[in-house]
Amino acid sequence: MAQSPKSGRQRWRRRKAARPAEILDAALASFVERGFAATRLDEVARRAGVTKGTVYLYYRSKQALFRAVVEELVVPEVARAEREVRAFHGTSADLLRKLVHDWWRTVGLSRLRGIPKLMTAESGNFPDLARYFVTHVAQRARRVFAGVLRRGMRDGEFRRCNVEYAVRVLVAPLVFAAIWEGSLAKFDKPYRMQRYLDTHLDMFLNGLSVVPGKDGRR
Amino acid sequence: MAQSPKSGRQRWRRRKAARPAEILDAALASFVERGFAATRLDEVARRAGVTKGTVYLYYRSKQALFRAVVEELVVPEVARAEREVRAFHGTSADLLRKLVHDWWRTVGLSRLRGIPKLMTAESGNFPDLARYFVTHVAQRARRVFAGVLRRGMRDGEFRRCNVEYAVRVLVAPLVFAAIWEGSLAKFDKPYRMQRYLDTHLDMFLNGLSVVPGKDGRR
DNA sequence: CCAATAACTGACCCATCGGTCAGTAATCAA
DNA sequence: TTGATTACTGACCGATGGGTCAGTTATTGG
Repeated sequence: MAQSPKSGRQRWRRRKAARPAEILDAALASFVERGFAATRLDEVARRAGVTKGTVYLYYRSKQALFRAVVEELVVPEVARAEREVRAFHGTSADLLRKLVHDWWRTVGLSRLRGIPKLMTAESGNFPDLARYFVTHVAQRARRVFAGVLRRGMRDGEFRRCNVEYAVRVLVAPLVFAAIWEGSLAKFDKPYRMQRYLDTHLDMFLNGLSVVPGKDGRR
Repeated sequence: MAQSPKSGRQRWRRRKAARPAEILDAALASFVERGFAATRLDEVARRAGVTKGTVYLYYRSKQALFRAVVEELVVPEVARAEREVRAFHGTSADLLRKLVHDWWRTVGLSRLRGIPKLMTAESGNFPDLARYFVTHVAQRARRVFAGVLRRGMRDGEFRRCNVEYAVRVLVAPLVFAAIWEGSLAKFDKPYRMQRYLDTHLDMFLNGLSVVPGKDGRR
């Protein structure tokens, strides 16, 4: 990122190709940490190892930077999840377990953790971006989980229920965990995420199982 | 709130007693809508039917106003929930159902709906207030639900499990629903909250149910 | 080595907004 | 009615930070 201004060394380099990604990373980190309004573009620039002027060479405005973060960093991750599901062979319960844990690994433990918090927090100020996020990320991600639920019902592995609502109940604790971890968790009693996810999966699969008390494995 | 400046009428009234509550209501609405940083004190004042100067007669700073919102409007609601639980007689499952639906009525459908979103969004900028919220609201609210779970286990109504984690899984979809409704829901496919809550309760209580023969802990 | 090019800098502009306070007018006691 | 009190107003200030651009310096092609 930033280069140390050693004596006699050049003060900066031309790195046209690398700048956009570095600026996006810096912006994501700042937005997640402080929120959009409270983020200073000077800070984004500093994090990216450039000055504010350079940020404006690549993005027209602070808002354009926000949109680019979502389009370039978040949407691709959904596409990845869709591919993973298509490639999976096994029971639907196992697929659901894998999906939940993968989700936590690629969202909960990555720089993307703060995205749900950021999007819910700023939805009032940026309705266009919010709408884009709902259709291109939230609904698309729910569809991935819904597909697994339908698969399980078709195979007689899960009992029949309204997928529309079940998927919301399934996803809510995941998204909430991401929001919590990126915000208030540091002031709360620590807890183990794996166990939280397993408890949720346990309850949920139990609730979905054809015979209560038997969730298909174990 | 605001009085229309009809011709010849007086321009404003002295209403010392009513001002603080009206200002708090206005601040809550604005904070929830725009976030703390993006909220203009002129707007809060306008909503409360006063001018900015008056806000500063009752609250020392924007941040003090934020803290007052939490202390005066949110914390009392938790105390109310605690009383309700103590007064209840019936099965633990019924108590849980009542608690969940009551929670939605008094939080999800009220002006307090936006509080979880607000607190998670601003936790990075106001660590002191965040800590206060976690200990005086979040943990205390979880304790209410945890009490019901323990009650059910003691009576043999629920199977034994780790309350610490079960309560988190129980509460997450509720809090998330509040966040979602106050933010991105307006861009999403509409759905019926009652059915969402019932689906969650159904899954959760099913997961907690004592199953003949398979009653053990894990 | 020397232009020519353009990536990058950083000082600057100015609208915005938190916060202040001298003045004004509603209220009340006498 | 009138003077004293004080709740309230609104013009103002200073700091902040998004956005601009003339100038600087790394890079490249000849």
